[in-house]
Amino acid sequence: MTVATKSLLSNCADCPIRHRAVCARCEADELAQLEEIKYYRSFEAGQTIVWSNDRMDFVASVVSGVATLTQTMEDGRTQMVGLLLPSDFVGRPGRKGAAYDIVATTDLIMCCFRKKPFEKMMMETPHISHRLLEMTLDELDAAREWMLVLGRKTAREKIASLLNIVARRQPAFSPHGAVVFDLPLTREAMADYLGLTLETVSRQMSALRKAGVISLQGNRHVTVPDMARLMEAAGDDSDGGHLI
Amino acid sequence: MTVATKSLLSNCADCPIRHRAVCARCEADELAQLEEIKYYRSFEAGQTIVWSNDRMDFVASVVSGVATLTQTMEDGRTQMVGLLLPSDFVGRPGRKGAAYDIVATTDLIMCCFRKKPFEKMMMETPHISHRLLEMTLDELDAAREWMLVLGRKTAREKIASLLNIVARRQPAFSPHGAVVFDLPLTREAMADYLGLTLETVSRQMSALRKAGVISLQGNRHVTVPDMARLMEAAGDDSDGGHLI
DNA sequence: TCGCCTCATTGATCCAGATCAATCGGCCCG
DNA sequence: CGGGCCGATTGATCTGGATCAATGAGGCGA
Repeated sequence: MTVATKSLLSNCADCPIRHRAVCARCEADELAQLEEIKYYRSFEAGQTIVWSNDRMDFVASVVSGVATLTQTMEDGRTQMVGLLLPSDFVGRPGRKGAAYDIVATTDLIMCCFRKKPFEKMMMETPHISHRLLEMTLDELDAAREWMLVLGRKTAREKIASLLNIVARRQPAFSPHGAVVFDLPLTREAMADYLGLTLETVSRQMSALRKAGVISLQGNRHVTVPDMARLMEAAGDDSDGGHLI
Repeated sequence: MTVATKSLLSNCADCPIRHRAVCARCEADELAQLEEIKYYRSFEAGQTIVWSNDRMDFVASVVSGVATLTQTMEDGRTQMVGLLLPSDFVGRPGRKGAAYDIVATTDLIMCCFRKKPFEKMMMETPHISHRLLEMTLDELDAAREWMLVLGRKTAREKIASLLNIVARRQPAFSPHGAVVFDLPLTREAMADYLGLTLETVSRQMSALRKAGVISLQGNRHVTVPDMARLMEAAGDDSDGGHLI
Protein backbone atom coordinates (compact mmCIF):
# COMPACT_ATOMS: atom_id res chain seq x y z
CA MET A 1 0.00 0.00 0.00
CA THR A 2 1.39 3.41 -0.89
CA VAL A 3 1.84 6.11 1.70
CA ALA A 4 -0.81 8.22 0.00
CA THR A 5 -3.34 5.40 0.14
CA LYS A 6 -2.54 4.66 3.73
CA SER A 7 -3.21 8.24 4.66
CA LEU A 8 -6.43 8.25 2.71
CA LEU A 9 -7.53 5.18 4.57
CA SER A 10 -6.78 6.21 8.08
CA ASN A 11 -8.01 9.76 8.25
CA CYS A 12 -11.74 10.41 7.94
CA ALA A 13 -11.18 14.07 7.20
CA ASP A 14 -9.46 13.18 3.92
CA CYS A 15 -11.87 10.41 3.00
CA PRO A 16 -13.26 10.67 -0.55
CA ILE A 17 -16.78 9.77 0.63
CA ARG A 18 -16.70 11.89 3.77
CA HIS A 19 -19.60 14.10 2.69
CA ARG A 20 -21.88 11.53 1.10
CA ALA A 21 -21.64 8.44 3.29
CA VAL A 22 -23.43 7.56 6.50
CA CYS A 23 -20.92 9.74 8.38
CA ALA A 24 -21.71 12.83 6.30
CA ARG A 25 -23.34 14.79 9.11
CA CYS A 26 -20.90 13.84 11.83
CA GLU A 27 -18.92 16.44 13.75
CA ALA A 28 -15.20 16.06 14.46
CA ASP A 29 -15.76 14.36 17.81
CA GLU A 30 -18.25 11.92 16.31
CA LEU A 31 -15.80 11.09 13.53
CA ALA A 32 -13.21 10.39 16.19
CA GLN A 33 -15.60 7.89 17.77
CA LEU A 34 -16.21 6.26 14.41
CA GLU A 35 -12.49 6.01 13.74
CA GLU A 36 -12.21 3.81 16.78
CA ILE A 37 -14.64 1.19 15.55
CA LYS A 38 -13.77 1.27 11.86
CA TYR A 39 -11.43 -0.87 9.81
CA TYR A 40 -10.85 -1.26 6.09
CA ARG A 41 -11.23 -4.34 3.97
CA SER A 42 -10.41 -4.70 0.31
CA PHE A 43 -11.63 -7.22 -2.22
CA GLU A 44 -10.71 -8.20 -5.72
CA ALA A 45 -13.12 -8.12 -8.63
CA GLY A 46 -15.28 -11.23 -8.52
CA GLN A 47 -14.89 -11.97 -4.82
CA THR A 48 -17.98 -12.65 -2.75
CA ILE A 49 -18.01 -10.39 0.30
CA VAL A 50 -20.92 -12.01 2.14
CA TRP A 51 -23.18 -14.95 1.39
CA SER A 52 -26.90 -14.65 1.92
CA ASN A 53 -27.92 -15.90 5.40
CA ASP A 54 -24.36 -15.68 6.66
CA ARG A 55 -23.82 -14.03 9.97
CA MET A 56 -22.67 -10.46 9.40
CA ASP A 57 -21.05 -8.68 12.31
CA PHE A 58 -20.27 -5.44 10.58
CA VAL A 59 -21.90 -2.70 8.54
CA ALA A 60 -19.91 -0.71 6.00
CA SER A 61 -19.60 2.06 3.46
CA VAL A 62 -18.26 1.46 -0.03
CA VAL A 63 -15.18 3.68 -0.36
CA SER A 64 -14.19 2.81 -3.91
CA GLY A 65 -15.26 0.24 -6.49
CA VAL A 66 -18.61 -1.41 -7.11
CA ALA A 67 -20.50 -4.24 -5.42
CA THR A 68 -23.85 -5.87 -6.09
CA LEU A 69 -26.66 -7.30 -3.97
CA THR A 70 -28.17 -10.45 -5.46
CA GLN A 71 -31.10 -12.65 -4.55
CA THR A 72 -31.28 -16.27 -5.70
CA MET A 73 -34.24 -18.66 -5.96
CA GLU A 74 -33.86 -22.35 -5.14
CA ASP A 75 -33.90 -23.28 -8.81
CA GLY A 76 -31.04 -20.90 -9.56
CA ARG A 77 -32.83 -17.92 -11.05
CA THR A 78 -31.11 -14.76 -9.83
CA GLN A 79 -32.08 -11.11 -9.59
CA MET A 80 -29.73 -8.32 -8.66
CA VAL A 81 -31.54 -6.03 -6.21
CA GLY A 82 -28.95 -3.35 -5.61
CA LEU A 83 -25.87 -1.76 -7.11
CA LEU A 84 -23.50 -0.39 -4.48
CA LEU A 85 -21.36 2.52 -5.60
CA PRO A 86 -18.92 4.61 -3.54
CA SER A 87 -20.57 6.12 -0.42
CA ASP A 88 -23.40 3.55 -0.42
CA PHE A 89 -24.13 1.77 2.85
CA VAL A 90 -24.00 -2.02 3.29
CA GLY A 91 -25.76 -4.07 5.92
CA ARG A 92 -28.64 -3.60 8.26
CA PRO A 93 -28.36 -2.51 11.86
CA GLY A 94 -30.56 -4.66 14.05
CA ARG A 95 -30.34 -7.81 11.98
CA LYS A 96 -28.05 -10.77 12.47
CA GLY A 97 -27.52 -12.13 8.99
CA ALA A 98 -27.19 -10.91 5.43
CA ALA A 99 -30.35 -10.98 3.34
CA TYR A 100 -28.49 -11.06 0.00
CA ASP A 101 -25.27 -12.20 -1.59
CA ILE A 102 -22.87 -9.26 -1.75
CA VAL A 103 -20.28 -9.51 -4.52
CA ALA A 104 -17.48 -7.16 -5.57
CA THR A 105 -17.69 -6.64 -9.34
CA THR A 106 -14.58 -4.47 -9.44
CA ASP A 107 -11.70 -4.14 -7.02
CA LEU A 108 -13.28 -2.70 -3.93
CA ILE A 109 -12.45 -0.96 -0.65
CA MET A 110 -14.97 -0.89 2.16
CA CYS A 111 -14.90 1.07 5.41
CA CYS A 112 -16.38 -1.36 7.94
CA PHE A 113 -17.78 -0.66 11.39
CA ARG A 114 -18.16 -3.39 13.99
CA LYS A 115 -21.89 -3.80 14.26
CA LYS A 116 -22.43 -3.80 18.03
CA PRO A 117 -20.58 -0.52 18.70
CA PHE A 118 -22.08 1.01 15.56
CA GLU A 119 -25.57 0.21 16.82
CA LYS A 120 -24.72 1.68 20.18
CA MET A 121 -23.44 4.82 18.51
CA MET A 122 -26.60 5.07 16.41
CA MET A 123 -28.65 5.11 19.56
CA GLU A 124 -26.62 7.98 20.93
CA THR A 125 -25.83 9.94 17.80
CA PRO A 126 -28.79 11.40 15.88
CA HIS A 127 -26.42 12.62 13.16
CA ILE A 128 -25.78 9.03 12.20
CA SER A 129 -29.29 7.63 12.43
CA HIS A 130 -30.79 10.62 10.63
CA ARG A 131 -28.30 10.33 7.81
CA LEU A 132 -28.94 6.59 7.61
CA LEU A 133 -32.68 7.19 7.45
CA GLU A 134 -32.18 9.68 4.65
CA MET A 135 -29.96 7.26 2.72
CA THR A 136 -32.41 4.40 3.26
CA LEU A 137 -35.29 6.51 1.96
CA ASP A 138 -33.18 7.32 -1.11
CA GLU A 139 -32.48 3.63 -1.64
CA LEU A 140 -36.16 2.87 -1.29
CA ASP A 141 -36.92 5.42 -4.01
CA ALA A 142 -34.23 3.86 -6.18
CA ALA A 143 -35.66 0.38 -5.61
CA ARG A 144 -39.13 1.61 -6.58
CA GLU A 145 -37.76 3.31 -9.67
CA TRP A 146 -36.22 -0.04 -10.52
CA MET A 147 -39.57 -1.80 -10.02
CA LEU A 148 -40.91 0.34 -12.87
CA VAL A 149 -37.92 -0.63 -15.00
CA LEU A 150 -38.38 -4.35 -14.28
CA GLY A 151 -42.15 -4.39 -14.55
CA ARG A 152 -42.90 -2.20 -17.51
CA LYS A 153 -39.91 -1.28 -19.64
CA THR A 154 -38.78 -2.99 -22.85
CA ALA A 155 -35.36 -4.64 -23.08
CA ARG A 156 -33.95 -1.63 -24.89
CA GLU A 157 -35.34 0.81 -22.33
CA LYS A 158 -33.95 -1.35 -19.53
CA ILE A 159 -30.43 -1.21 -20.96
CA ALA A 160 -30.68 2.54 -21.47
CA SER A 161 -31.96 2.96 -17.90
CA LEU A 162 -28.97 1.08 -16.51
CA LEU A 163 -26.48 3.08 -18.59
CA ASN A 164 -28.23 6.22 -17.38
CA ILE A 165 -27.85 5.27 -13.72
CA VAL A 166 -24.18 4.43 -14.09
CA ALA A 167 -23.46 7.56 -16.12
CA ARG A 168 -25.10 9.80 -13.52
CA ARG A 169 -23.02 8.45 -10.69
CA GLN A 170 -19.71 9.17 -12.43
CA PRO A 171 -17.64 11.62 -10.37
CA ALA A 172 -17.38 14.06 -13.28
CA PHE A 173 -20.93 13.94 -14.58
CA SER A 174 -22.61 16.83 -16.35
CA PRO A 175 -26.17 16.50 -17.64
CA HIS A 176 -25.32 18.06 -20.99
CA GLY A 177 -22.61 17.03 -23.39
CA ALA A 178 -20.83 13.69 -23.66
CA VAL A 179 -20.19 11.23 -20.85
CA VAL A 180 -17.51 8.53 -20.93
CA PHE A 181 -17.22 5.70 -18.43
CA ASP A 182 -16.42 2.06 -17.83
CA LEU A 183 -19.29 -0.31 -17.15
CA PRO A 184 -18.62 -1.99 -13.80
CA LEU A 185 -20.63 -5.07 -14.85
CA THR A 186 -20.28 -8.00 -17.24
CA ARG A 187 -23.10 -8.65 -19.72
CA GLU A 188 -24.30 -11.42 -17.47
CA ALA A 189 -24.41 -9.15 -14.41
CA MET A 190 -26.29 -6.56 -16.45
CA ALA A 191 -28.79 -9.28 -17.38
CA ASP A 192 -29.21 -10.19 -13.70
CA TYR A 193 -29.90 -6.58 -12.85
CA LEU A 194 -32.36 -6.06 -15.69
CA GLY A 195 -34.31 -9.32 -15.55
CA LEU A 196 -33.09 -10.31 -19.03
CA THR A 197 -30.81 -12.91 -20.57
CA LEU A 198 -27.26 -12.03 -21.47
CA GLU A 199 -28.02 -12.59 -25.16
CA THR A 200 -30.75 -9.98 -25.07
CA VAL A 201 -28.42 -7.57 -23.28
CA SER A 202 -25.80 -8.09 -25.96
CA ARG A 203 -28.30 -7.59 -28.80
CA GLN A 204 -29.73 -4.42 -27.31
CA MET A 205 -26.29 -2.99 -26.61
CA SER A 206 -25.54 -3.53 -30.30
CA ALA A 207 -28.86 -1.95 -31.23
CA LEU A 208 -28.14 1.17 -29.13
CA ARG A 209 -24.69 1.35 -30.72
CA LYS A 210 -26.11 1.06 -34.23
CA ALA A 211 -28.66 3.76 -33.41
CA GLY A 212 -25.82 6.05 -32.30
CA VAL A 213 -27.12 6.43 -28.75
CA ILE A 214 -23.85 5.05 -27.41
CA SER A 215 -20.49 4.04 -28.80
CA LEU A 216 -18.33 1.24 -27.46
CA GLN A 217 -14.58 0.90 -27.17
CA GLY A 218 -14.09 -2.71 -26.18
CA ASN A 219 -16.75 -4.44 -24.10
CA ARG A 220 -16.78 -2.19 -21.09
CA HIS A 221 -15.83 1.31 -22.18
CA VAL A 222 -18.88 3.38 -23.11
CA THR A 223 -19.29 6.84 -24.63
CA VAL A 224 -22.66 8.58 -24.45
CA PRO A 225 -22.51 11.50 -26.88
CA ASP A 226 -25.87 12.95 -25.80
CA MET A 227 -27.46 12.23 -22.43
CA ALA A 228 -30.85 13.53 -23.61
CA ARG A 229 -30.97 10.83 -26.29
CA LEU A 230 -30.06 8.20 -23.71
CA MET A 231 -32.86 9.40 -21.42
CA GLU A 232 -35.26 9.27 -24.32
CA ALA A 233 -34.14 5.70 -25.11
CA ALA A 234 -34.76 4.87 -21.44
CA GLY A 235 -38.35 6.10 -21.72
CA ASP A 236 -37.68 8.87 -19.19
CA ASP A 237 -38.75 12.43 -19.52
CA SER A 238 -35.58 14.18 -20.64
CA ASP A 239 -36.37 17.32 -18.66
CA GLY A 240 -37.25 15.19 -15.65
CA GLY A 241 -39.01 17.39 -13.09
CA HIS A 242 -37.20 15.85 -10.14
CA LEU A 243 -38.22 16.76 -6.66
CA ILE A 244 -35.89 17.61 -3.81
CA MET B 1 -69.55 8.48 12.86
CA THR B 2 -70.43 6.14 15.67
CA VAL B 3 -69.37 6.79 19.25
CA ALA B 4 -67.15 3.72 19.14
CA THR B 5 -65.35 4.92 16.01
CA LYS B 6 -64.95 8.40 17.43
CA SER B 7 -63.29 7.02 20.52
CA LEU B 8 -61.08 4.79 18.39
CA LEU B 9 -60.05 7.81 16.41
CA SER B 10 -59.23 10.21 19.17
CA ASN B 11 -57.33 8.11 21.67
CA CYS B 12 -53.93 6.73 20.67
CA ALA B 13 -53.97 4.23 23.51
CA ASP B 14 -56.93 2.44 21.92
CA CYS B 15 -55.63 2.70 18.36
CA PRO B 16 -55.61 -0.59 16.46
CA ILE B 17 -52.17 0.13 14.95
CA ARG B 18 -50.67 1.51 18.14
CA HIS B 19 -47.98 -1.16 18.38
CA ARG B 20 -47.03 -1.52 14.73
CA ALA B 21 -47.06 2.01 13.31
CA VAL B 22 -44.44 4.73 13.42
CA CYS B 23 -45.57 5.57 16.95
CA ALA B 24 -45.00 2.02 18.22
CA ARG B 25 -42.08 2.89 20.48
CA CYS B 26 -43.47 6.12 21.87
CA GLU B 27 -44.04 6.65 25.57
CA ALA B 28 -47.22 8.20 26.96
CA ASP B 29 -45.81 11.74 26.92
CA GLU B 30 -44.62 11.36 23.33
CA LEU B 31 -48.04 10.07 22.28
CA ALA B 32 -49.55 13.13 23.89
CA GLN B 33 -47.31 15.31 21.71
CA LEU B 34 -48.32 13.35 18.62
CA GLU B 35 -51.99 13.71 19.48
CA GLU B 36 -51.59 17.44 19.19
CA ILE B 37 -50.38 17.37 15.62
CA LYS B 38 -52.51 14.53 14.34
CA TYR B 39 -55.83 14.51 12.52
CA TYR B 40 -57.80 11.83 10.72
CA ARG B 41 -58.86 11.73 7.11
CA SER B 42 -61.03 9.14 5.47
CA PHE B 43 -61.36 8.22 1.81
CA GLU B 44 -63.68 6.10 -0.25
CA ALA B 45 -62.56 3.20 -2.39
CA GLY B 46 -61.18 4.57 -5.67
CA GLN B 47 -60.33 8.05 -4.42
CA THR B 48 -56.91 9.48 -5.17
CA ILE B 49 -55.29 10.70 -1.96
CA VAL B 50 -52.31 12.49 -3.50
CA TRP B 51 -51.13 13.02 -7.05
CA SER B 52 -47.48 12.51 -7.94
CA ASN B 53 -45.55 15.81 -7.75
CA ASP B 54 -48.27 17.46 -5.67
CA ARG B 55 -47.18 19.32 -2.64
CA MET B 56 -47.72 17.15 0.42
CA ASP B 57 -47.74 18.86 3.79
CA PHE B 58 -48.43 15.83 5.91
CA VAL B 59 -47.15 12.34 6.60
CA ALA B 60 -49.48 9.60 7.78
CA SER B 61 -50.15 6.08 8.97
CA VAL B 62 -52.77 3.86 7.39
CA VAL B 63 -55.22 3.01 10.17
CA SER B 64 -57.61 0.81 8.21
CA GLY B 65 -58.12 -0.06 4.56
CA VAL B 66 -55.64 -0.36 1.71
CA ALA B 67 -53.88 2.18 -0.51
CA THR B 68 -51.41 1.85 -3.38
CA LEU B 69 -48.37 3.78 -4.59
CA THR B 70 -48.20 3.99 -8.38
CA GLN B 71 -45.64 5.33 -10.82
CA THR B 72 -46.66 6.37 -14.34
CA MET B 73 -44.57 6.87 -17.48
CA GLU B 74 -45.36 9.66 -19.95
CA ASP B 75 -46.88 7.19 -22.39
CA GLY B 76 -49.25 5.88 -19.74
CA ARG B 77 -47.59 2.64 -18.69
CA THR B 78 -48.03 2.25 -14.94
CA GLN B 79 -46.33 0.22 -12.24
CA MET B 80 -47.52 -0.09 -8.69
CA VAL B 81 -44.51 0.26 -6.39
CA GLY B 82 -46.09 -0.19 -2.99
CA LEU B 83 -49.11 -1.64 -1.26
CA LEU B 84 -50.02 0.20 1.93
CA LEU B 85 -51.79 -1.86 4.56
CA PRO B 86 -52.81 -0.86 8.10
CA SER B 87 -49.86 0.50 10.13
CA ASP B 88 -47.81 1.34 7.01
CA PHE B 89 -46.31 4.81 6.80
CA VAL B 90 -47.04 7.28 4.00
CA GLY B 91 -44.90 10.19 2.87
CA ARG B 92 -41.32 11.20 3.25
CA PRO B 93 -40.04 13.58 5.89
CA GLY B 94 -37.65 16.08 4.33
CA ARG B 95 -39.26 16.19 0.91
CA LYS B 96 -41.77 18.69 -0.40
CA GLY B 97 -43.82 16.75 -2.90
CA ALA B 98 -45.16 13.27 -3.41
CA ALA B 99 -43.09 10.95 -5.60
CA TYR B 100 -46.03 8.67 -6.50
CA ASP B 101 -49.76 8.68 -6.96
CA ILE B 102 -51.40 7.43 -3.76
CA VAL B 103 -54.81 5.85 -4.28
CA ALA B 104 -57.27 4.29 -1.82
CA THR B 105 -58.34 0.90 -3.19
CA THR B 106 -60.78 0.25 -0.35
CA ASP B 107 -62.44 2.63 2.08
CA LEU B 108 -59.57 4.02 4.07
CA ILE B 109 -58.76 5.88 7.28
CA MET B 110 -55.42 7.62 7.70
CA CYS B 111 -53.89 9.15 10.78
CA CYS B 112 -52.11 12.26 9.44
CA PHE B 113 -49.43 14.38 11.07
CA ARG B 114 -48.69 17.88 9.91
CA LYS B 115 -45.27 17.59 8.32
CA LYS B 116 -43.39 20.51 9.85
CA PRO B 117 -44.16 19.64 13.47
CA PHE B 118 -43.64 15.94 12.74
CA GLU B 119 -40.18 16.68 11.36
CA LYS B 120 -39.40 18.77 14.40
CA MET B 121 -40.54 15.96 16.65
CA MET B 122 -38.42 13.47 14.73
CA MET B 123 -35.38 15.58 15.45
CA GLU B 124 -36.13 15.53 19.15
CA THR B 125 -37.60 12.07 19.59
CA PRO B 126 -35.34 9.10 18.81
CA HIS B 127 -38.23 6.72 19.44
CA ILE B 128 -39.90 8.05 16.32
CA SER B 129 -36.91 8.28 14.01
CA HIS B 130 -35.60 4.87 15.06
CA ARG B 131 -38.96 3.25 14.45
CA LEU B 132 -39.22 5.03 11.09
CA LEU B 133 -35.76 3.78 10.13
CA GLU B 134 -36.74 0.25 11.05
CA MET B 135 -39.95 0.48 9.03
CA THR B 136 -38.11 1.98 6.06
CA LEU B 137 -35.54 -0.82 6.11
CA ASP B 138 -38.42 -3.32 6.13
CA GLU B 139 -40.01 -1.56 3.17
CA LEU B 140 -36.69 -1.62 1.35
CA ASP B 141 -36.49 -5.37 1.89
CA ALA B 142 -40.04 -5.74 0.62
CA ALA B 143 -39.24 -3.64 -2.45
CA ARG B 144 -36.22 -5.82 -3.19
CA GLU B 145 -38.25 -8.97 -2.73
CA TRP B 146 -40.64 -7.49 -5.25
CA MET B 147 -37.79 -6.82 -7.68
CA LEU B 148 -37.19 -10.57 -7.77
CA VAL B 149 -40.88 -11.14 -8.41
CA LEU B 150 -40.96 -8.61 -11.26
CA GLY B 151 -37.67 -9.58 -12.83
CA ARG B 152 -37.63 -13.34 -12.68
CA LYS B 153 -40.93 -14.94 -11.81
CA THR B 154 -43.49 -16.36 -14.24
CA ALA B 155 -47.02 -14.93 -14.41
CA ARG B 156 -48.34 -17.77 -12.28
CA GLU B 157 -45.63 -17.33 -9.66
CA LYS B 158 -46.30 -13.60 -9.60
CA ILE B 159 -49.98 -14.11 -8.82
CA ALA B 160 -49.17 -16.65 -6.12
CA SER B 161 -46.61 -14.24 -4.63
CA LEU B 162 -49.19 -11.47 -4.40
CA LEU B 163 -51.78 -13.75 -2.80
CA ASN B 164 -49.11 -14.87 -0.37
CA ILE B 165 -48.30 -11.31 0.68
CA VAL B 166 -51.93 -10.39 1.21
CA ALA B 167 -52.69 -13.62 3.08
CA ARG B 168 -49.78 -13.09 5.46
CA ARG B 169 -50.91 -9.62 6.45
CA GLN B 170 -54.38 -10.74 7.47
CA PRO B 171 -55.02 -10.01 11.15
CA ALA B 172 -55.83 -13.66 11.90
CA PHE B 173 -53.11 -15.37 9.88
CA SER B 174 -51.64 -18.73 10.75
CA PRO B 175 -48.98 -20.32 8.57
CA HIS B 176 -50.64 -23.74 8.62
CA GLY B 177 -54.20 -24.57 7.72
CA ALA B 178 -56.58 -22.58 5.56
CA VAL B 179 -56.64 -18.81 5.10
CA VAL B 180 -59.64 -16.84 3.90
CA PHE B 181 -59.57 -13.18 2.87
CA ASP B 182 -60.85 -10.53 0.49
CA LEU B 183 -58.49 -9.26 -2.19
CA PRO B 184 -58.20 -5.50 -1.78
CA LEU B 185 -57.39 -5.05 -5.48
CA THR B 186 -59.19 -5.29 -8.82
CA ARG B 187 -57.69 -7.51 -11.52
CA GLU B 188 -56.35 -4.39 -13.18
CA ALA B 189 -54.65 -3.20 -9.98
CA MET B 190 -53.16 -6.66 -9.53
CA ALA B 191 -51.81 -6.44 -13.08
CA ASP B 192 -50.26 -3.04 -12.29
CA TYR B 193 -48.56 -4.48 -9.25
CA LEU B 194 -47.29 -7.57 -11.04
CA GLY B 195 -46.13 -6.05 -14.32
CA LEU B 196 -48.75 -8.05 -16.26
CA THR B 197 -51.93 -7.37 -18.21
CA LEU B 198 -55.29 -7.88 -16.60
CA GLU B 199 -56.08 -10.70 -19.04
CA THR B 200 -53.03 -12.64 -17.91
CA VAL B 201 -53.96 -12.06 -14.26
CA SER B 202 -57.44 -13.41 -14.94
CA ARG B 203 -56.13 -16.48 -16.78
CA GLN B 204 -53.62 -17.33 -14.07
CA MET B 205 -56.18 -16.87 -11.30
CA SER B 206 -58.33 -19.40 -13.16
CA ALA B 207 -55.33 -21.70 -13.54
CA LEU B 208 -54.58 -21.58 -9.80
CA ARG B 209 -58.24 -22.26 -9.08
CA LYS B 210 -58.32 -25.24 -11.47
CA ALA B 211 -55.14 -26.57 -9.86
CA GLY B 212 -56.82 -26.38 -6.45
CA VAL B 213 -54.26 -23.97 -4.99
CA ILE B 214 -57.02 -21.45 -4.27
CA SER B 215 -60.77 -21.35 -4.47
CA LEU B 216 -62.83 -18.28 -5.30
CA GLN B 217 -66.21 -17.10 -4.03
CA GLY B 218 -67.02 -14.18 -6.30
CA ASN B 219 -64.20 -12.10 -7.75
CA ARG B 220 -62.58 -10.91 -4.56
CA HIS B 221 -63.14 -13.53 -1.89
CA VAL B 222 -60.28 -16.04 -1.79
CA THR B 223 -59.75 -19.25 0.17
CA VAL B 224 -56.28 -20.75 0.40
CA PRO B 225 -56.69 -24.31 1.68
CA ASP B 226 -52.97 -24.92 2.10
CA MET B 227 -50.42 -22.12 2.46
CA ALA B 228 -47.53 -24.48 1.71
CA ARG B 229 -48.96 -25.18 -1.75
CA LEU B 230 -49.38 -21.46 -2.35
CA MET B 231 -45.75 -20.84 -1.37
CA GLU B 232 -44.69 -23.60 -3.72
CA ALA B 233 -46.72 -22.03 -6.53
CA ALA B 234 -44.98 -18.74 -5.74
CA GLY B 235 -41.59 -20.37 -6.24
CA ASP B 236 -40.67 -19.73 -2.59
CA ASP B 237 -39.10 -22.20 -0.28
CA SER B 238 -42.01 -23.36 1.85
CA ASP B 239 -39.87 -23.69 4.97
CA GLY B 240 -38.32 -20.31 4.25
CA GLY B 241 -35.38 -19.77 6.58
CA HIS B 242 -36.26 -16.17 7.35
CA LEU B 243 -33.88 -14.00 9.29
CA ILE B 244 -34.76 -11.70 12.15
C1' DT C 1 -88.10 -5.49 -14.22
C1' DC C 2 -85.08 -3.82 -17.62
C1' DG C 3 -80.99 -1.81 -19.45
C1' DC C 4 -76.60 -0.25 -18.63
C1' DC C 5 -72.13 -0.06 -16.63
C1' DT C 6 -68.16 -1.96 -14.60
C1' DC C 7 -65.32 -5.73 -13.80
C1' DA C 8 -63.99 -10.23 -15.13
C1' DT C 9 -63.48 -14.28 -18.12
C1' DT C 10 -62.28 -16.66 -22.25
C1' DG C 11 -60.71 -17.21 -27.09
C1' DA C 12 -57.56 -16.28 -31.21
C1' DT C 13 -53.48 -14.48 -32.80
C1' DC C 14 -49.06 -12.06 -32.52
C1' DC C 15 -44.44 -10.83 -31.10
C1' DA C 16 -40.54 -9.53 -27.78
C1' DG C 17 -37.51 -11.85 -25.57
C1' DA C 18 -36.03 -16.68 -24.17
C1' DT C 19 -33.64 -20.63 -25.61
C1' DC C 20 -30.50 -23.39 -28.22
C1' DA C 21 -26.43 -23.17 -30.92
C1' DA C 22 -22.37 -21.60 -33.48
C1' DT C 23 -18.66 -18.38 -33.79
C1' DC C 24 -15.55 -14.62 -32.47
C1' DG C 25 -11.76 -12.24 -30.12
C1' DG C 26 -8.77 -11.04 -26.48
C1' DC C 27 -5.79 -12.93 -23.05
C1' DC C 28 -3.04 -16.00 -20.48
C1' DC C 29 -0.12 -19.88 -20.19
C1' DG C 30 2.87 -23.40 -21.91
C1' DC D 1 3.62 -19.14 -31.56
C1' DG D 2 -0.43 -22.17 -30.65
C1' DG D 3 -4.14 -23.89 -27.83
C1' DG D 4 -7.59 -23.23 -24.53
C1' DC D 5 -10.59 -20.36 -21.89
C1' DC D 6 -13.85 -16.78 -20.91
C1' DG D 7 -16.76 -13.24 -22.18
C1' DA D 8 -19.30 -11.42 -25.92
C1' DT D 9 -21.68 -11.48 -30.35
C1' DT D 10 -24.78 -13.20 -33.73
C1' DG D 11 -28.12 -16.46 -35.83
C1' DA D 12 -32.31 -19.63 -35.83
C1' DT D 13 -36.21 -21.04 -33.58
C1' DC D 14 -39.59 -21.33 -29.86
C1' DT D 15 -42.93 -19.68 -26.45
C1' DG D 16 -45.11 -17.05 -22.53
C1' DG D 17 -47.49 -13.33 -22.13
C1' DA D 18 -49.34 -9.26 -24.83
C1' DT D 19 -52.81 -7.76 -27.79
C1' DC D 20 -57.20 -7.67 -30.03
C1' DA D 21 -61.85 -9.19 -29.57
C1' DA D 22 -66.13 -11.19 -27.91
C1' DT D 23 -68.90 -12.72 -24.05
C1' DG D 24 -70.46 -13.19 -19.16
C1' DA D 25 -72.10 -11.75 -14.64
C1' DG D 26 -73.15 -8.96 -10.79
C1' DG D 27 -75.02 -4.34 -9.15
C1' DC D 28 -77.67 -0.25 -9.45
C1' DG D 29 -80.58 3.44 -10.94
C1' DA D 30 -84.81 4.55 -13.56
